[in-house]
Amino acid sequence: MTPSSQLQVMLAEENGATPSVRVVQALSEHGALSATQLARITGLAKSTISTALTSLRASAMVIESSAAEKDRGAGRPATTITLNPAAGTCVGVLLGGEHIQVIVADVTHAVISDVALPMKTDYSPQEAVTATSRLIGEAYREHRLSLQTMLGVGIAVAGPINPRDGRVLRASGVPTWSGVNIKHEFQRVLKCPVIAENESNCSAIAELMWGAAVGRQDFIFLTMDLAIGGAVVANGQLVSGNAGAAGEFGHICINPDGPLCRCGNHGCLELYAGLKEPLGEFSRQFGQEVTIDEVISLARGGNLAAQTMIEQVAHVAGQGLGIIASVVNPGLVVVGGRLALARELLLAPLEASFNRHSLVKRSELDADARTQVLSSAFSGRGACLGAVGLVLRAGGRTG
Amino acid sequence: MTPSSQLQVMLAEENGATPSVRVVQALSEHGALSATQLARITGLAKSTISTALTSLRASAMVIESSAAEKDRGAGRPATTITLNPAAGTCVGVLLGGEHIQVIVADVTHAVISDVALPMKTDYSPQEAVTATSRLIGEAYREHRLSLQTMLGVGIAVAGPINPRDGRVLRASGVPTWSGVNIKHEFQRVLKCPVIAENESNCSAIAELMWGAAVGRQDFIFLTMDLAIGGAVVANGQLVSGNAGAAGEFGHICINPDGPLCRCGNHGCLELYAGLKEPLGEFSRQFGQEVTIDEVISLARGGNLAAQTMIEQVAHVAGQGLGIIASVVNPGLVVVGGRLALARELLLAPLEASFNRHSLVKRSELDADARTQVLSSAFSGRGACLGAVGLVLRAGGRTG
DNA sequence: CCTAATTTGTTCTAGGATGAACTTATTACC
DNA sequence: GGTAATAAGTTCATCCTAGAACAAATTAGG
Repeated sequence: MTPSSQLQVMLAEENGATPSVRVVQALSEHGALSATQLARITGLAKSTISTALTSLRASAMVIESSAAEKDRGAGRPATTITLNPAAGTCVGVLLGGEHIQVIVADVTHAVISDVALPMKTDYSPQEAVTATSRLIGEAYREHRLSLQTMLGVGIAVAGPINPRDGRVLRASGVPTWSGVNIKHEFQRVLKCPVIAENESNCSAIAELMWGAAVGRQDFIFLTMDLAIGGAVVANGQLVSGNAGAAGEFGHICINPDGPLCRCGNHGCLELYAGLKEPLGEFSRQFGQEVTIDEVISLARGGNLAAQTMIEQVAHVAGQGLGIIASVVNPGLVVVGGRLALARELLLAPLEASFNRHSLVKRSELDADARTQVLSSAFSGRGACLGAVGLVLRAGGRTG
Repeated sequence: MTPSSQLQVMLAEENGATPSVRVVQALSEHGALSATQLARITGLAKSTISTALTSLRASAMVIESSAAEKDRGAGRPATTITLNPAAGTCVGVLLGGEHIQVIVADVTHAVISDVALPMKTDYSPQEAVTATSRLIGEAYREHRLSLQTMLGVGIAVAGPINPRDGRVLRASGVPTWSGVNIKHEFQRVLKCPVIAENESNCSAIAELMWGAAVGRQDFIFLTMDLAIGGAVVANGQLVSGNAGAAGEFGHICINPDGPLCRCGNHGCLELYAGLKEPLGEFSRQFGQEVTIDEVISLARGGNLAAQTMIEQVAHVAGQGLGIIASVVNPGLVVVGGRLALARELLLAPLEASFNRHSLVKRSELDADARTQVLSSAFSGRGACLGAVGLVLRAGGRTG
């Protein structure tokens, strides 16, 4: 059996919890591991790992890594195993508001190609399928890869997806997309396994697999950008909610008498913690259009107005985190979105405000019961990498 | 093997997912079932159920029920199986603010004894152990039960419990309890398996096993009483959070400039949706101390002030639900606490307000994507019944 | 009244996972 | 340098579960 066909079989399986799949997942998440480490991580018996590895070795899915580690301590040295980069390629697609991004990666999630195509606003699902298909074809041709190696395509979608039927929520922002089953639409043209998931959930998966949340069971992802969004992971699983609308942190109401939000309610968190308004205001005062990255640079350079702007959104976001923590009490908050690139400039005031608005104060908690706040490990392409992760994790919700 | 020893073995097992345990759980949750129904519910194969049942029958854990059902349709009639009420007894304990409640039930969760003992406020853990031990002893003696049949004791605790070490959160209301490991303290004296869990989580477990949330994977429990609390169930599992402080809905901040709450923050939901303040105010105007039950009766009888009071807390609680739904988007909200006894008087305005404060409006959703709101199925003793449920579910977090 | 259809429940076998025992490879120490 | 200690990885008997075939008990219909 060829490596790619083996993973394709694994992807196709209903029950994604076979030892081989779990070994592949663990390797994908941790890079290089020994058989013993694999046993500890997956919770399977050494013997089970052993048999799984012989089969995976036989089909060239994994290889023995040459990484000779520093062996401190006695005992037989471990042979490290890694995924075989030649085992196949995964595609991650981000259907953004005004562009489509396509990442091609090998099974070790090393990025082979990362391209983006600007789209006109409110592009239709049909246009998205065509554009994506073209981008994927071009990427494979440019890097002389065979489409035969493509194991699957993960798609990150801006709006909520109903976890039961896989369709975009009727009430999601863009009417042309409402009710569309992304998986079906893309699968028809791409002719390979497709997994669609909410954009923020993809970001969370990227953090969970390779980022700031590796090994964590309970954390939230918070997007801070022009808009505010997020995702919730509890007990090691994504919380999608009943209609796929969990993690919509931007639309937490923090002021019932506040201004009207695009969602139809009043005083949503996004209106105060999203950068759309403040950035517009800043641009007007500055005399020219300013991007988020530029604001961060200005703040770093000592510009008081820029610093104040970041501090203000951090303050409100911290209030939001306090509210979220009262509901799910996460052990970790990973902050993503373009504003996360401000690092400490954002995190310091954010954490301070979060602590002020927390039910249980940091000082009253044991170290391991405190909620950590970290920046995303990825700069801007977390969601699309997460879409790649969907393929590797596969067997999640494939409805 | 005697039935009780068998369940005790099952309780002691690390992995609580053996077919026998799952059959017992399913029977506990559904009452009487046929082997085929058990296979469907547990997801196990018919053959597995068959072998599990022969073993459970041999040890008298289950019996064949005489309930001859209406057989519509062809085919061999099913023999219904139920748990054997003589298989053992379970104890549920509620450590309340001013009383301790003890329920003794058989494995079918039929209540044999339900007693309560008033305690002075701020009673110590030691006093609690002594009182509980006495109450249990008395209950067993009174009903001529042998303590040998006692399979385990579940304990519902008012404050958050750290899921990692099982200790009461340092920052929980009462200082005498902070840091205490309830499981250990009680186990030392009671000499049988003890499982401790947060009170609201117990209520949620009761709803999940036998109440309004049977078969649900994603729901929240909302306590409406003098105080506001709750619990979160996502992907079929309780969400305890990092420090056990998930589901603290009462301390969601809905007004940063609001009055000081006992938790140290400002403008918590509890200050507006809890009945403590409004009830005191009502009592003053009414000229005498009024209980929650009396307010409900008055409202039913047409008393406008009582009705207004319920509508007002319902309005704010609906706002809180909107916030919670933005975070976890539950498929169901079960409302408990003494105010839940007002049923439609509370639910109608609560649902209306919830819908008004929801990101996604009911009308925009397919029927199955809407969030239902229901009253608790238990009148006031849900938490203590849930503690009984802890014993039956056992194998959850026994840390 | 007999046969086909239907559904329940049991038996048997094959495939997987586990834990114990064993082999292999290295360090530590006398 | 040799032996003990330590840790990694493999092999094998055992146990568990799923799926298929089979046996059992009932209804529908000619």
